[in-house]
Amino acid sequence: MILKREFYQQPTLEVARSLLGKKLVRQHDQQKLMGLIVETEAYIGENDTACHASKGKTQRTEIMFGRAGHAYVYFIYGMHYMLNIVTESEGKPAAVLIRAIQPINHIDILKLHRNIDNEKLLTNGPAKLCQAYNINKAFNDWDLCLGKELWIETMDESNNYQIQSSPRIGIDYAEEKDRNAHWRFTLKDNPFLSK
DNA sequence: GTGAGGATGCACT
DNA sequence: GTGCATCCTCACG
Repeated sequence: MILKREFYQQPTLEVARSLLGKKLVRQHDQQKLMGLIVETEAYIGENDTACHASKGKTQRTEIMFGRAGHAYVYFIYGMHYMLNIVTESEGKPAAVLIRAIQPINHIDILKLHRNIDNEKLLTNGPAKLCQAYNINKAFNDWDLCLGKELWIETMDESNNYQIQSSPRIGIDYAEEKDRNAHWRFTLKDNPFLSK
């Protein structure tokens, strides 16, 4: 089942947790590239100094102020894209960063996109999975609720996953309270988590 | 296996 | 001009 708008309108921490074990689907050419979401991070509101929107509404961050269920894709370090999903109500800037995925199918295509052969390293990082699934600036503001090109589904079988939380990665510039918040969520012991 | 450093371009001040 | 929600390579030994 394709996740609907109501799913993304929930509190961001709830969305970040619930996205674990869901399936990211990228319709690419004639193929459906699918991966299990195994790691996420929450970025919540103007008071979260790790959140881009804490600096206010700009051309770049206005997506986060918009409708839940849209993608917020930004370019960083001169070469990398990051995939986020906007959450909560319009006007409240918040999003969930997809940090890692476990490939489900078409490993050969992912390897081509990444130009490496080690399956463990294909999608175990936010920029890596964007490269593997060919997610770029074209998907900024894309509506994931349409079920076209890029969306998220529930898995057919029900699974019991154990979820862990920890501080977010790569936000040394943020205030201590935000650096310490356990807003990173992972599937325990999954081999495809980021470093 | 671990850590340092460079790549690289765009949004923002 | 500054700095970044990262990744890869190359040194170690």
